[in-house]
Amino acid sequence: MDLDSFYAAVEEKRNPSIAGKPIVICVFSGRSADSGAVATANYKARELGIKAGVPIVAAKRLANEETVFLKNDIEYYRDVSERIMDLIEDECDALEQASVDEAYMDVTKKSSGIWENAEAIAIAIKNKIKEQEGLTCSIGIGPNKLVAKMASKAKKPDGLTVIRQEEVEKFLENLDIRKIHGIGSKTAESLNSLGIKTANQLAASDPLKLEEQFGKNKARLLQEKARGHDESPVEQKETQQISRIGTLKEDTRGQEIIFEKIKELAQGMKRKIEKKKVYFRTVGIIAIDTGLETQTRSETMAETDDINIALLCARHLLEKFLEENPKKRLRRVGIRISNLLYKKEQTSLGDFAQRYFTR
DNA sequence: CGACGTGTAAC
DNA sequence: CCTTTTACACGTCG
Repeated sequence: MDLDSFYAAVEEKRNPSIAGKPIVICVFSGRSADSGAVATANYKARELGIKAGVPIVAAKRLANEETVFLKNDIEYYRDVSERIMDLIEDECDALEQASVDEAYMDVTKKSSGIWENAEAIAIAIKNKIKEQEGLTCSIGIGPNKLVAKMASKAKKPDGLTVIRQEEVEKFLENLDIRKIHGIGSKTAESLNSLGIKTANQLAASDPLKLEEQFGKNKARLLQEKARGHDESPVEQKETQQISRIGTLKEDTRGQEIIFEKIKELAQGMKRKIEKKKVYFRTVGIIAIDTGLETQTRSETMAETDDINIALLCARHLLEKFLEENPKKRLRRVGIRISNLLYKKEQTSLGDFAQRYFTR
């Protein structure tokens, strides 16, 4: 289940006076008035060529008079998302929230394995979300997560696509490899260089040729995907890492300036550490230079939940990084913790479901 | 085998 | 002129 242009749809719902206009939800970086990028655009805005990832300045050039630009309000979107996830939880055997606007649902038992029943469940879910939150979503139904995911993209917005087991082959036939979940621009280009453009070509290609290019593991994975095979269970996963990244007012290698930013970012991370109730063993910094190249440094230590220890560690890593890169100025910095250990006896519903289904 | 850094991908 | 957050795989090193 994929909520249609979620952020934009939520804002449209929140303020009906903008309904029907092109709406652009922006992430402003704060470096200059319009620096930043588009997080989501509704379909009206997409008609103008404005879509996720486009720089805000470029979007403003594409916009017309009635286009509405809004700053993203993630807290608010999360609240709405949480209500929707609660809503659909009882419609399925297992729920896996994949992002704020996306979830996988296992309905094998609820549907008794009958496609028509699964379809009826999907319709019920769509109606529920429409009634309770006034939002539309696109749903894909398939024999596994991979096919369901691709089915959900087949018709949007407000779509419902069923791909039965016996229809998988037909669906994949002549499907552009770029449409396969997990194949991005780099992998697609690599495959194209081997003369592979469609899923059936990938499925039928020589495994040895693929291994040469990608290594054994990835080669096998690619062919599995091209055949619509996927055994991964629908299960809520525990967070593996928590990070915060931000843009500096200007490119700099001033240690104090950069560290001030890291301290600021760490506060957001602290809230999440407390909410998730985790200890961490690894602290890292993320450095993005003038040329937008990303580098990281990290260090592992005894477990702690103290943000000040993370900051101390980040300071060392930053010093080390600046010494090792005496020429570089930074554009963006981040802090990250990983190697997380969950404190026992979590109380939230999601955590309960998590434990319940991982037994 | 764990730690570390990079690349790719998706949202 | 160019955002944010997370996952995961792989190579390398000790």
